[in-house]
Amino acid sequence: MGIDQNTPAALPNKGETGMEQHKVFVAVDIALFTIREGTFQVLMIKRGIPPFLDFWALPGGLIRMDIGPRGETPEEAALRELKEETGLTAGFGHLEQLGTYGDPHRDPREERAISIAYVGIGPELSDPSGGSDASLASFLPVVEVEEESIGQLAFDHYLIVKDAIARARAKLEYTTLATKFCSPAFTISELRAVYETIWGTSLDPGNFQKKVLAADGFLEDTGEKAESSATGGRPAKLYRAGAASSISPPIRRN
Amino acid sequence: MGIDQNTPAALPNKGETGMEQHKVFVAVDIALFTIREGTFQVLMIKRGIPPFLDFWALPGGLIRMDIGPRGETPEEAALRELKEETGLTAGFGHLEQLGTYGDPHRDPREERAISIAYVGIGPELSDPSGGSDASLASFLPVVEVEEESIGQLAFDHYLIVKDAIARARAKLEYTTLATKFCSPAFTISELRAVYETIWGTSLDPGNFQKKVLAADGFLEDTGEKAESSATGGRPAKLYRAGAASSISPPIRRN
DNA sequence: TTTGTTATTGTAATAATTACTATATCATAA
DNA sequence: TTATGATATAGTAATTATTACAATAACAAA
Repeated sequence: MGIDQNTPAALPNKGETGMEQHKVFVAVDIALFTIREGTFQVLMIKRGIPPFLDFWALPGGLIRMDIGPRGETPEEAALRELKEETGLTAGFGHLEQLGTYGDPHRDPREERAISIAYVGIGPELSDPSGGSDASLASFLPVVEVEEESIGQLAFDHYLIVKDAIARARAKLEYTTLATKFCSPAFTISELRAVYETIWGTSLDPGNFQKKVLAADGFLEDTGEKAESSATGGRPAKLYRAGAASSISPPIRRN
Repeated sequence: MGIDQNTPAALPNKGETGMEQHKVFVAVDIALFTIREGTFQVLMIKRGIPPFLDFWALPGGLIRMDIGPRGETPEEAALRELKEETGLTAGFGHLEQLGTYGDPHRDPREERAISIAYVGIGPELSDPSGGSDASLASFLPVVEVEEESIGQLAFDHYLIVKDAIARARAKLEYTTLATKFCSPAFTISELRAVYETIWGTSLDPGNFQKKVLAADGFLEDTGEKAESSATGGRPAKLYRAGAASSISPPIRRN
């Protein structure tokens, strides 16, 4: 909406008073998920500055207004902060807005600050490294983060990361999100492992196979086969993600 | 996110320079849906001030920082602006965040402004009236708004309202949202009419009945019966909304 | 009492899902 | 070369869910 729908007239120029009282800090945060070592993990940093010094937090920071003629987009800010704080860059397949967190007390400092949160998803990613304002960056198992008491995470990041986890789990059912956790070519078993790992359930291999193959646009046959594993067994066909973004009927959680 | 995750140290005090360059205007907008005269409608205002003077827009405005010790929440701002611009207050059953729109060019004025958009839903509401900054407030049929060319709506409100419509349509399937369009006690036919109106489809009455009654927590029998209608027929039982917020299996769109 | 109308229940045909079995295809060990 | 073990993939019968449609219930009004 517009700046002045609740003000008598047009906006005064930048730097003048009056309207400045309406401005707030706008940050972005990103919950980047992947599967590592067979477990569902989320990227977090250990804060190197106050407030919440040494607390775990999601990567993020303020949107910059000095990039481009009118500042950067929130998505650009999320990717920039991710890179600055963890060293991770692109190479992941999905970024979507989760929601905006605007409680007036979410930041203990004097100034009001809201945050636009994002969910990112990628296949096994390179190792993160600490960066600006972060003494450490690391993938943490989601189950451990969920068990944390709320006070162990900076700001309202416990709330954000819980929402992000719920979003990821829910979207597996009715979208092709699971393929974003996989490398460009993957087997149906690998895809099933994504579901099983994130949901914490086990799925019938035969029925799963039929379901995902029946879902139009979910998988595309590459014509290749996976190398046979060390443990033996018939080599699986390799697929790539198809064009569909939603699947019906959904893959259900048993 | 914290204010300073991308800055060297703690935040300077209010009014000092340096950090001010990061602040932006934060607005809220609300797409309030209802069913009137058998059609799916959305509340819009005609702008009484530039920019986009005389364009249709969603009700909304800037978050105020001078309400309460730390300013109002985004939800509070949405309800306040709704009341100021349209006269409508409470009496509607559902408010949820849609998403935040932050394109640097979404507002043509010099200052950067983002908007947190909300979706509201209510049963047939009292008539809106124009208010501050709005020369007119009116419920418009959703099908007409969808047909508008993008340039007929202020700012990026065409984009927002399209997302809001899609959200409402999608959530009918797997949530109990439809009951929010109904008065406190309603018949299954009224509920079915909500689906049919919003989806623009027709549903089998018998099968619909069985589905919604089978969905645990969707409907609660009041023990009452509706008055028999002018057109005759067996009087329907009256239900109220149950405690469930999601339904499975979903109600499908045929 | 009959007719019209809508609500609600019932039912048979069809479709989808599940649990389970069978077969295919590979590596490796006998 | 031939078993054996392992995993992928295909098949199948029982079950369950869904659909299309018919039947009945409950009212108003002619």
